[in-house]
Amino acid sequence: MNRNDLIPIGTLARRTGLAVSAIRYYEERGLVQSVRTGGNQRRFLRSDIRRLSFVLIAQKLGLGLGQIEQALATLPQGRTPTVLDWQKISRALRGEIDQRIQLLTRTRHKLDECIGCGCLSLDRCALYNKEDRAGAAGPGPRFVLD
Amino acid sequence: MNRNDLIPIGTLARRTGLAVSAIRYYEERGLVQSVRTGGNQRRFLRSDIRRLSFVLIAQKLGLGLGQIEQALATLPQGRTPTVLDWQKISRALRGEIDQRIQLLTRTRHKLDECIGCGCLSLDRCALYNKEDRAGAAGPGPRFVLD
DNA sequence: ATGCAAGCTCAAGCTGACTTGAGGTCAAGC
DNA sequence: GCTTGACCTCAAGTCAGCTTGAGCTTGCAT
Repeated sequence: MNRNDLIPIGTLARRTGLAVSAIRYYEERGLVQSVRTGGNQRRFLRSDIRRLSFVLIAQKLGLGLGQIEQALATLPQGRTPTVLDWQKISRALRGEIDQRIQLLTRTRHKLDECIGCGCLSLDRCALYNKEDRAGAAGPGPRFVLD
Repeated sequence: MNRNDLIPIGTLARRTGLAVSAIRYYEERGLVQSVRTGGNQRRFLRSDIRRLSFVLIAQKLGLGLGQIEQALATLPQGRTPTVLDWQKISRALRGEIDQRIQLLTRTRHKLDECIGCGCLSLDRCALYNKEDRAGAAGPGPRFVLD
Protein backbone atom coordinates (compact mmCIF):
# COMPACT_ATOMS: atom_id res chain seq x y z
CA MET A 1 0.00 0.00 0.00
CA ASN A 2 2.95 2.20 0.75
CA ARG A 3 4.76 4.12 -1.98
CA ASN A 4 7.83 2.22 -0.92
CA ASP A 5 6.26 -0.93 -2.27
CA LEU A 6 7.02 0.35 -5.75
CA ILE A 7 10.58 -0.08 -6.91
CA PRO A 8 12.37 1.08 -10.05
CA ILE A 9 13.81 -1.37 -12.55
CA GLY A 10 17.42 -0.92 -11.44
CA THR A 11 16.59 -1.93 -7.91
CA LEU A 12 14.73 -4.97 -9.13
CA ALA A 13 17.73 -5.82 -11.28
CA ARG A 14 20.10 -5.55 -8.33
CA ARG A 15 17.88 -7.62 -6.09
CA THR A 16 17.44 -10.44 -8.58
CA GLY A 17 20.82 -10.33 -10.28
CA LEU A 18 19.10 -9.94 -13.63
CA ALA A 19 20.13 -7.38 -16.24
CA VAL A 20 17.83 -4.42 -16.64
CA SER A 21 17.42 -5.34 -20.29
CA ALA A 22 16.33 -8.84 -19.30
CA ILE A 23 13.64 -7.49 -17.02
CA ARG A 24 12.32 -5.24 -19.75
CA TYR A 25 12.27 -8.25 -22.02
CA TYR A 26 10.36 -10.28 -19.44
CA GLU A 27 7.83 -7.52 -19.13
CA GLU A 28 7.37 -7.49 -22.87
CA ARG A 29 6.86 -11.26 -22.70
CA GLY A 30 4.27 -10.78 -19.99
CA LEU A 31 6.15 -12.51 -17.20
CA VAL A 32 5.97 -9.45 -15.02
CA GLN A 33 4.00 -6.21 -15.02
CA SER A 34 4.81 -2.64 -14.10
CA VAL A 35 3.09 0.68 -13.66
CA ARG A 36 4.55 3.91 -14.99
CA THR A 37 5.47 7.11 -13.19
CA GLY A 38 4.55 10.52 -14.53
CA GLY A 39 7.94 10.55 -16.26
CA ASN A 40 7.24 7.20 -17.96
CA GLN A 41 9.53 5.16 -15.76
CA ARG A 42 8.62 1.64 -14.71
CA ARG A 43 7.74 0.85 -11.14
CA PHE A 44 7.50 -2.74 -9.96
CA LEU A 45 6.03 -4.35 -6.90
CA ARG A 46 8.47 -5.52 -4.29
CA SER A 47 6.92 -8.95 -4.65
CA ASP A 48 8.20 -9.07 -8.20
CA ILE A 49 11.59 -9.88 -6.76
CA ARG A 50 10.12 -13.18 -5.75
CA ARG A 51 8.35 -13.55 -9.02
CA LEU A 52 11.54 -13.11 -10.99
CA SER A 53 13.43 -15.38 -8.63
CA PHE A 54 10.92 -18.03 -9.44
CA VAL A 55 11.57 -17.42 -13.12
CA LEU A 56 15.27 -17.90 -12.56
CA ILE A 57 14.86 -21.13 -10.68
CA ALA A 58 12.43 -22.53 -13.22
CA GLN A 59 14.82 -21.58 -15.97
CA LYS A 60 17.59 -23.48 -14.29
CA LEU A 61 15.37 -26.50 -14.55
CA GLY A 62 15.24 -25.95 -18.28
CA LEU A 63 11.71 -24.62 -18.55
CA GLY A 64 11.09 -22.20 -21.37
CA LEU A 65 9.69 -18.76 -20.70
CA GLY A 66 6.38 -19.86 -22.15
CA GLN A 67 5.99 -22.65 -19.64
CA ILE A 68 7.09 -20.40 -16.84
CA GLU A 69 4.54 -17.85 -17.89
CA GLN A 70 1.84 -20.50 -17.64
CA ALA A 71 2.97 -21.49 -14.19
CA LEU A 72 3.01 -17.88 -13.05
CA ALA A 73 -0.47 -17.37 -14.42
CA THR A 74 -1.79 -19.31 -11.43
CA LEU A 75 -0.62 -16.49 -9.18
CA PRO A 76 -2.85 -13.47 -8.52
CA GLN A 77 -2.28 -10.93 -11.28
CA GLY A 78 -0.46 -7.74 -10.40
CA ARG A 79 -1.09 -8.16 -6.70
CA THR A 80 1.24 -9.46 -4.04
CA PRO A 81 0.85 -13.24 -3.75
CA THR A 82 0.56 -14.89 -0.37
CA VAL A 83 2.90 -17.44 1.12
CA LEU A 84 0.34 -20.09 0.26
CA ASP A 85 0.35 -19.03 -3.37
CA TRP A 86 4.07 -19.47 -3.48
CA GLN A 87 3.97 -22.81 -1.76
CA LYS A 88 1.51 -24.10 -4.29
CA ILE A 89 3.53 -23.03 -7.28
CA SER A 90 6.76 -24.25 -5.73
CA ARG A 91 5.27 -27.67 -5.32
CA ALA A 92 4.52 -27.74 -9.03
CA LEU A 93 8.17 -27.03 -9.61
CA ARG A 94 9.07 -29.87 -7.33
CA GLY A 95 7.00 -32.15 -9.51
CA GLU A 96 9.03 -31.04 -12.51
CA ILE A 97 12.25 -31.85 -10.74
CA ASP A 98 10.94 -35.27 -9.75
CA GLN A 99 10.09 -36.06 -13.32
CA ARG A 100 13.48 -35.02 -14.55
CA ILE A 101 15.22 -37.11 -11.96
CA GLN A 102 13.16 -40.13 -12.91
CA LEU A 103 13.88 -39.63 -16.58
CA LEU A 104 17.58 -39.34 -15.93
CA THR A 105 17.56 -42.38 -13.73
CA ARG A 106 15.87 -44.40 -16.44
CA THR A 107 18.34 -43.12 -18.98
CA ARG A 108 21.23 -44.08 -16.76
CA HIS A 109 19.83 -47.54 -16.38
CA LYS A 110 19.48 -47.97 -20.11
CA LEU A 111 22.95 -46.64 -20.65
CA ASP A 112 24.30 -49.19 -18.20
CA GLU A 113 22.79 -51.95 -20.26
CA CYS A 114 24.27 -50.45 -23.38
CA ILE A 115 27.71 -50.14 -21.88
CA GLY A 116 27.51 -53.86 -21.28
CA CYS A 117 27.12 -54.59 -24.97
CA GLY A 118 28.85 -51.54 -26.39
CA CYS A 119 25.98 -51.03 -28.78
CA LEU A 120 24.64 -47.46 -28.49
CA SER A 121 23.18 -47.55 -31.91
CA LEU A 122 20.37 -49.72 -33.06
CA ASP A 123 16.80 -50.78 -32.69
CA ARG A 124 17.77 -53.19 -29.95
CA CYS A 125 19.26 -50.37 -27.96
CA ALA A 126 16.69 -49.01 -25.58
CA LEU A 127 18.45 -45.67 -25.33
CA TYR A 128 17.95 -44.88 -28.90
CA ASN A 129 14.42 -44.83 -30.13
CA LYS A 130 13.53 -43.11 -33.36
CA GLU A 131 9.87 -42.73 -32.51
CA ASP A 132 10.76 -40.75 -29.44
CA ARG A 133 12.36 -38.13 -31.52
CA ALA A 134 9.87 -38.01 -34.35
CA GLY A 135 7.60 -35.52 -32.62
CA ALA A 136 10.29 -33.64 -30.79
CA ALA A 137 11.23 -31.34 -33.65
CA GLY A 138 11.07 -27.65 -34.40
CA PRO A 139 13.98 -25.28 -34.65
CA GLY A 140 15.81 -23.73 -31.75
CA PRO A 141 17.86 -25.34 -29.05
CA ARG A 142 17.02 -28.79 -27.79
CA PHE A 143 16.31 -29.31 -24.16
CA VAL A 144 17.23 -31.96 -21.73
CA LEU A 145 15.32 -35.16 -22.16
CA ASP A 146 12.07 -33.57 -23.06
CA MET B 1 36.86 -52.73 -45.94
CA ASN B 2 34.00 -53.60 -48.23
CA ARG B 3 32.46 -51.01 -50.55
CA ASN B 4 29.23 -51.68 -48.66
CA ASP B 5 30.76 -50.08 -45.63
CA LEU B 6 30.27 -46.72 -47.28
CA ILE B 7 26.77 -45.34 -47.14
CA PRO B 8 25.23 -42.22 -48.70
CA ILE B 9 23.85 -39.42 -46.57
CA GLY B 10 20.21 -40.36 -47.09
CA THR B 11 20.76 -43.81 -45.66
CA LEU B 12 22.57 -42.40 -42.69
CA ALA B 13 19.67 -40.01 -42.19
CA ARG B 14 17.13 -42.82 -42.27
CA ARG B 15 19.12 -44.98 -39.89
CA THR B 16 19.61 -42.23 -37.34
CA GLY B 17 16.34 -40.36 -37.77
CA LEU B 18 18.28 -37.17 -38.43
CA ALA B 19 17.53 -34.79 -41.26
CA VAL B 20 19.97 -34.80 -44.14
CA SER B 21 20.58 -31.12 -43.56
CA ALA B 22 21.46 -31.81 -39.94
CA ILE B 23 24.06 -34.38 -40.93
CA ARG B 24 25.64 -31.96 -43.36
CA TYR B 25 25.71 -29.41 -40.59
CA TYR B 26 27.37 -31.88 -38.24
CA GLU B 27 29.97 -32.61 -40.85
CA GLU B 28 30.67 -28.91 -41.21
CA ARG B 29 31.02 -28.73 -37.43
CA GLY B 30 33.48 -31.61 -37.52
CA LEU B 31 31.33 -34.11 -35.63
CA VAL B 32 31.50 -36.60 -38.44
CA GLN B 33 33.59 -37.02 -41.57
CA SER B 34 32.89 -38.27 -45.05
CA VAL B 35 34.68 -39.14 -48.25
CA ARG B 36 33.42 -38.08 -51.65
CA THR B 37 32.53 -40.15 -54.70
CA GLY B 38 33.63 -39.23 -58.21
CA GLY B 39 30.35 -37.32 -58.53
CA ASN B 40 31.05 -35.31 -55.35
CA GLN B 41 28.57 -37.14 -53.18
CA ARG B 42 29.29 -37.88 -49.54
CA ARG B 43 29.88 -41.41 -48.37
CA PHE B 44 29.94 -42.22 -44.66
CA LEU B 45 31.15 -45.18 -42.70
CA ARG B 46 28.48 -47.51 -41.39
CA SER B 47 29.93 -46.90 -37.94
CA ASP B 48 28.87 -43.28 -38.24
CA ILE B 49 25.35 -44.44 -37.44
CA ARG B 50 26.63 -45.17 -33.98
CA ARG B 51 28.59 -42.00 -33.88
CA LEU B 52 25.54 -39.91 -34.64
CA SER B 53 23.42 -41.92 -32.25
CA PHE B 54 25.87 -40.97 -29.58
CA VAL B 55 25.47 -37.34 -30.57
CA LEU B 56 21.72 -37.65 -30.20
CA ILE B 57 21.91 -39.22 -26.78
CA ALA B 58 24.42 -36.68 -25.53
CA GLN B 59 22.23 -33.91 -26.86
CA LYS B 60 19.31 -35.25 -24.90
CA LEU B 61 21.43 -34.80 -21.84
CA GLY B 62 21.77 -31.15 -22.74
CA LEU B 63 25.35 -31.21 -23.97
CA GLY B 64 26.23 -28.70 -26.64
CA LEU B 65 27.74 -29.80 -29.92
CA GLY B 66 31.08 -28.42 -28.82
CA GLN B 67 31.21 -30.63 -25.77
CA ILE B 68 30.04 -33.59 -27.79
CA GLU B 69 32.75 -32.96 -30.31
CA GLN B 70 35.33 -33.06 -27.55
CA ALA B 71 33.97 -36.33 -26.26
CA LEU B 72 34.01 -37.83 -29.73
CA ALA B 73 37.57 -36.69 -30.23
CA THR B 74 38.66 -39.54 -27.97
CA LEU B 75 37.43 -42.00 -30.58
CA PRO B 76 39.72 -43.07 -33.43
CA GLN B 77 39.37 -40.55 -36.25
CA GLY B 78 37.62 -41.69 -39.41
CA ARG B 79 38.03 -45.36 -38.59
CA THR B 80 35.52 -47.76 -37.11
CA PRO B 81 35.77 -47.70 -33.31
CA THR B 82 35.82 -50.89 -31.32
CA VAL B 83 33.31 -51.97 -28.72
CA LEU B 84 35.82 -50.98 -26.09
CA ASP B 85 36.05 -47.47 -27.50
CA TRP B 86 32.33 -47.12 -27.22
CA GLN B 87 32.22 -48.49 -23.72
CA LYS B 88 34.78 -45.96 -22.62
CA ILE B 89 32.96 -42.99 -24.06
CA SER B 90 29.61 -44.25 -22.81
CA ARG B 91 30.95 -44.36 -19.32
CA ALA B 92 31.91 -40.71 -19.58
CA LEU B 93 28.32 -40.00 -20.49
CA ARG B 94 27.19 -41.94 -17.46
CA GLY B 95 29.28 -39.64 -15.34
CA GLU B 96 27.46 -36.68 -16.83
CA ILE B 97 24.12 -38.21 -15.97
CA ASP B 98 25.24 -38.91 -12.43
CA GLN B 99 26.24 -35.31 -11.95
CA ARG B 100 22.96 -34.04 -13.26
CA ILE B 101 20.99 -36.32 -11.00
CA GLN B 102 22.98 -35.16 -8.01
CA LEU B 103 22.45 -31.53 -8.88
CA LEU B 104 18.73 -32.04 -9.29
CA THR B 105 18.52 -33.94 -6.05
CA ARG B 106 20.23 -31.11 -4.22
CA THR B 107 17.93 -28.60 -5.86
CA ARG B 108 14.92 -30.61 -4.84
CA HIS B 109 16.14 -30.70 -1.30
CA LYS B 110 16.62 -26.94 -1.21
CA LEU B 111 13.24 -26.41 -2.76
CA ASP B 112 11.68 -28.55 -0.06
CA GLU B 113 13.15 -26.27 2.56
CA CYS B 114 11.86 -23.26 0.69
CA ILE B 115 8.37 -24.67 0.35
CA GLY B 116 8.36 -24.89 4.09
CA CYS B 117 8.85 -21.17 4.49
CA GLY B 118 7.30 -20.02 1.22
CA CYS B 119 10.28 -17.78 0.62
CA LEU B 120 11.78 -18.47 -2.81
CA SER B 121 13.36 -15.09 -3.00
CA LEU B 122 16.11 -13.83 -0.83
CA ASP B 123 19.62 -14.19 0.47
CA ARG B 124 18.39 -16.60 3.10
CA CYS B 125 17.00 -18.86 0.45
CA ALA B 126 19.55 -21.47 -0.51
CA LEU B 127 17.97 -21.97 -3.91
CA TYR B 128 18.66 -18.54 -4.98
CA ASN B 129 22.22 -17.40 -4.96
CA LYS B 130 23.32 -14.36 -6.90
CA GLU B 131 26.98 -15.33 -6.96
CA ASP B 132 26.10 -18.56 -8.70
CA ARG B 133 24.67 -16.69 -11.57
CA ALA B 134 27.21 -13.91 -11.79
CA GLY B 135 29.60 -15.84 -14.01
CA ALA B 136 27.00 -17.80 -15.90
CA ALA B 137 26.26 -15.13 -18.49
CA GLY B 138 26.69 -14.70 -22.21
CA PRO B 139 23.99 -14.65 -24.85
CA GLY B 140 22.14 -17.66 -26.17
CA PRO B 141 19.83 -20.06 -24.41
CA ARG B 142 20.43 -21.06 -20.83
CA PHE B 143 20.99 -24.70 -20.00
CA VAL B 144 19.81 -26.83 -17.20
CA LEU B 145 21.57 -26.25 -13.96
CA ASP B 146 24.93 -25.69 -15.45
C1' DA C 1 19.87 25.08 -11.13
C1' DT C 2 22.71 21.78 -12.74
C1' DG C 3 25.08 17.60 -13.34
C1' DC C 4 24.87 12.96 -14.10
C1' DA C 5 23.35 8.36 -13.08
C1' DA C 6 19.43 5.90 -14.17
C1' DG C 7 15.61 5.47 -17.16
C1' DC C 8 13.25 5.41 -21.80
C1' DT C 9 12.37 3.47 -26.91
C1' DC C 10 13.40 1.20 -30.95
C1' DA C 11 16.18 -1.32 -34.11
C1' DA C 12 19.66 -4.43 -34.79
C1' DG C 13 22.85 -8.06 -33.34
C1' DC C 14 24.17 -12.58 -31.39
C1' DT C 15 24.57 -17.72 -30.19
C1' DG C 16 23.16 -22.47 -31.08
C1' DA C 17 21.33 -25.65 -33.90
C1' DC C 18 19.43 -26.18 -37.58
C1' DT C 19 15.92 -25.56 -41.83
C1' DT C 20 14.53 -23.68 -46.21
C1' DG C 21 15.11 -22.25 -50.88
C1' DA C 22 17.13 -21.53 -55.25
C1' DG C 23 19.39 -23.44 -58.77
C1' DG C 24 22.09 -27.13 -60.46
C1' DT C 25 24.16 -32.29 -60.81
C1' DC C 26 24.23 -37.52 -60.49
C1' DA C 27 22.75 -42.18 -61.13
C1' DA C 28 19.55 -46.05 -61.53
C1' DG C 29 15.40 -47.91 -63.66
C1' DC C 30 12.45 -48.14 -67.55
C1' DG D 1 17.82 -41.61 -73.65
C1' DC D 2 15.01 -39.86 -70.26
C1' DT D 3 12.84 -39.23 -66.15
C1' DT D 4 12.94 -39.19 -61.24
C1' DG D 5 14.73 -38.95 -56.94
C1' DA D 6 18.71 -38.42 -54.28
C1' DC D 7 22.46 -35.42 -53.94
C1' DC D 8 25.20 -30.98 -54.28
C1' DT D 9 26.38 -25.78 -52.73
C1' DC D 10 25.54 -21.44 -50.99
C1' DA D 11 22.91 -17.85 -48.79
C1' DA D 12 19.46 -16.62 -45.93
C1' DG D 13 15.90 -17.52 -42.46
C1' DT D 14 14.22 -19.14 -37.75
C1' DC D 15 13.60 -19.45 -32.79
C1' DA D 16 14.75 -18.52 -28.01
C1' DG D 17 16.52 -15.39 -24.98
C1' DC D 18 18.63 -11.82 -24.46
C1' DT D 19 22.36 -7.77 -25.25
C1' DT D 20 24.07 -3.64 -27.47
C1' DG D 21 23.81 0.91 -29.27
C1' DA D 22 22.01 5.32 -30.53
C1' DG D 23 19.79 9.10 -29.11
C1' DC D 24 16.89 11.16 -25.83
C1' DT D 25 14.49 12.17 -20.99
C1' DT D 26 14.01 11.98 -15.73
C1' DG D 27 14.89 12.86 -11.28
C1' DC D 28 17.74 13.01 -7.11
C1' DA D 29 21.80 15.25 -4.79
C1' DT D 30 24.53 19.05 -4.25
